[in-house]
Formats: sequence, C-alpha cells, structure tokens
Amino acid sequence: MKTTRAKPKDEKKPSGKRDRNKEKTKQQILAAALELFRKHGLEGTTTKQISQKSKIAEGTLFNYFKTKEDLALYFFQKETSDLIKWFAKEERLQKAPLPEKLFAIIHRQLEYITPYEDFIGAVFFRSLQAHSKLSPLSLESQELRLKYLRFVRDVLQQAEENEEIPRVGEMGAYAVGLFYVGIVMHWLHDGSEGKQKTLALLDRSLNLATKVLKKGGWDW
Amino acid sequence: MKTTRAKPKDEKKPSGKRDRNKEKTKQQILAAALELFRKHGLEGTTTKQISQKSKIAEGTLFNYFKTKEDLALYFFQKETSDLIKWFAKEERLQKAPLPEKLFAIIHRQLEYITPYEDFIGAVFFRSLQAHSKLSPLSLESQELRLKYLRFVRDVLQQAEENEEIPRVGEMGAYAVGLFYVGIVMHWLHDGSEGKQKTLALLDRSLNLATKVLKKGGWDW
DNA sequence: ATAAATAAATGAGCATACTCATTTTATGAA
DNA sequence: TTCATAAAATGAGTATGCTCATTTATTTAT
Repeated sequence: MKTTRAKPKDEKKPSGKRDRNKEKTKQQILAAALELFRKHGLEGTTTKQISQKSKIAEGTLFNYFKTKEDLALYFFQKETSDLIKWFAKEERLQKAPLPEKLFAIIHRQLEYITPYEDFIGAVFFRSLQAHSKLSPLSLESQELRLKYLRFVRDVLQQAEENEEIPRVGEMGAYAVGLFYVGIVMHWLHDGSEGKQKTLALLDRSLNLATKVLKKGGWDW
Repeated sequence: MKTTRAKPKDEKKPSGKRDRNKEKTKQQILAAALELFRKHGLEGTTTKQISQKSKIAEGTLFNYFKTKEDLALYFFQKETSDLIKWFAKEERLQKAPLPEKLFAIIHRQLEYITPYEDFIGAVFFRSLQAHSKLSPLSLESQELRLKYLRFVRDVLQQAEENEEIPRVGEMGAYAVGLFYVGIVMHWLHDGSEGKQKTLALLDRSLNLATKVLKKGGWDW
C-alpha cells in the first residue's frame, strides 16, 4: 500500500482532494446559511436560497445537514466552543470574583448573538429541547447542552475551591444554565437602548445570588 | 330593528345557527387535534389527518387556526385556565404554606401534561418564544405567559402579605415561571419510575428556596 | 317568499423542506 | 492509461403546511 507517486505536501492519508472539497463545501454552506439567517431569520430563509448561495444543488445540502434546523444548531455549537476558547484566554478574568466572571461570560454570549436577534428568537428555545424522537435536534443538541453545562460547572468548581461559595455541584451549573435561559428570554423582549435593562438585571441578579449563597443556608 | 317573529328561547342577537355551528366546528377541531397530538405527537400529525377527523375540508382548519402550532398552543391556554380554576377551588391549599402551594401547583401542571409527553417535548419551548415577527405564535403566546405570570404573582403576593417571605414583586413570579421551565426540562429527561426524581427535585428546591428567602438578604 | 348581502366551507394549487434513484467525480489497482 | 469501485452531487419527485378564488350556507331586507 501507499505505492504510487509522492505528493508535494505530505499527507497522512492517500486521499486528499475529496476531503478538501468536502470541507470546503461544508464551510460554504455554513457561511451562506449564517449570512442568510442573520439577514432574513430562520423561517425567512429557504433551503433553495442556501444552496444557491453555496453554489450547490439543493439535494447536496441534505448530504451535509440532516435538516435546516441542524444547520441552525451549528450556530450554537460554534457559539459555545468560541465561548470556551475565549474564556480560556482571558487570564485576568480567571482570577476575578465569581459574579464578575459570570457576568462577563453571559455578557459575551449576549454580544455574540446580538446580530442574530430574530434568528435567535426562533431557534434558541428549540435548541433546548432534547430527546423527542421526532425532533432531529435530539442528539446533537443534547451534546451541546452537556458541553455548556460542563464548562459552567468548571467555573463554579473553581469558585468552590477558592471558598467563594459553598458546594453547589452539578445543580449549580444547571441553575446557571437556566438563569441564562431566563436572561435570553428577557433580552429578547428588551426594547431598551442597547439592551441596558437586561444588562442591569444580569448584574443585579448575579450579585444578589452570590450574596445569598455566601450567607449560607445552602444545605442541599 | 328586531321586528319579526319571536324565537322560542330568547337570544340577545338575532343570529344563532351560524355561531353555534362555528363553535361546534371549533370544538371538533380541538378535540381531534388533541387526540392526534397525544397519539402521534406534533410532527407526527398532519393537518390533513386533523381535518379528516374533524370532518371538515383542509382549508377550513385554517379559517379557525392560523397555523398548526396555533392549534397546539391552545393546549397550553387550556392548561393554564384549568389550573387557575382548579386553584381557586382548592380552599385547603389556599391556607397552606407557600412551598406546599407551589409544589401542588407545579405538580398539578406536570400531571396535566403527562399524557402528552412527546407532544410537550416538541412544543413547550416554542410556546415560550414571543415577538419574533415570523412566528405566528407571538401574540397569543405572549398573552398566555402574562396570564400565568399574573397568577403566580398573586400567589406570591399573598405569601408576602402573610409575611411568609419578603417582598419579591414581579421578579418573583418571573423566577417561579423560569423555575417551572427548568422543572419541565428535567421532567422531560427524567426516566425514573413515575418521574420520582423530578418530584423530589421539585420538593427539595422549593424548600431550599423558601428557607433562603426567609433568611433574608433579599435586598433587591 | 324572494333576493341581496354576508359569512363560512371548500379543495385545487403553491411553496418549501426533504428523499432517492441516477449521474458525475475522485481514488486505487492493474 | 484504463478500469472498477466508492464517494459525492444532482435535481426531479414527494409530502405537507398553508393560501385563495370560488362555492355553499345563513342572515337580513324587501
């Protein structure tokens, strides 16, 4: 095996063009879809438009993504993984007190989704639902949630170790996640300039929660 | 005006048959839809099936409900109004301490949705999203949310007046609503016999929350 | 009772998410 | 280079949610 001519750039696998094309096509689709979703929202974007903009046949789209929602879900996958990467680099933030950390994290998430407001309104809540066999989102969205919860749990664990807060364990991460859902809900309704109201709410509630936690009584 | 013959049963408006038929048809549709949603879920039920079962033409369905989701939303409208009626009759419960009240309320909600689990999985979260102009849910679901929040606020207000808890105001209702969302999320994932785990979680968290609230530090 | 006006029902037709049998393209072997 | 095989692209076809011009049923006026 691996007999014939040597290729200019060495590659682990004898294949090449195929994989490269595949990846390129996938990226084309994602770029086109995100652009269209941002401009016209989820329902306002047809798979035909996406495939045209990606310069592929309509059928091809479904070789890459099982459903249009799957495609939309990719946005949240990227959002989550970008968030985690970003946080890993923010050294100053790592040492900040917990409420500041959480504020920065959620604030960044809100900034990230800002250009996609309409789209988010239509998809965010669906991205939460898992299981229901009929929904094609099930498995992937499940994984996504877990990834996010793990990230939050790590942040909280650090605060536990620093004795900033008592033990909150898994449930703490779950609570923060739910809190985030509530914040996004508020954010979607928030008509104030620059969504100030949501940011104020975010700040107040995080401080309150931390104060309450510090005060103890968390005999879970 | 109002000249001609007198009708046997006096009616405010001269009309009659039309309104009665309309109401009957609406009820037929709702009954058929709920039955099918329960059996086959939301996606598993076609509008054709619903109209056949309702003995109407497919187009007629859309004279009564703008979209299939609208039809699904009716379930939650009924759930909420049934809940409110139920609570109004539960005199013993009215006098119970807050955590017990909230437990009973949420527990009843969970029991109500139990036969529709698959369906709920697909629709519950969508019913939360408002606004997004594209979603036909917007207005009605908004109203529904407000109705529920008002109900919870009243329950909390009573607890405030009895000095069971400090003032929590609007935000308290919002928090309970969000908590309910979290519970439903947990419930959907809960594979334990009779959803015991969710019920245990419900109990524990309500007690904890009340304890924390009583301890004070709620300088919102 | 009859006709005019209005409301409701109808179903053919449309748009679109998605499928699948067929065609095209890339790969490895001879 | 040539062929056989496997992967990927294709687009006509399908199912379904929903629209709308037309038909049918009910009410009001004469």
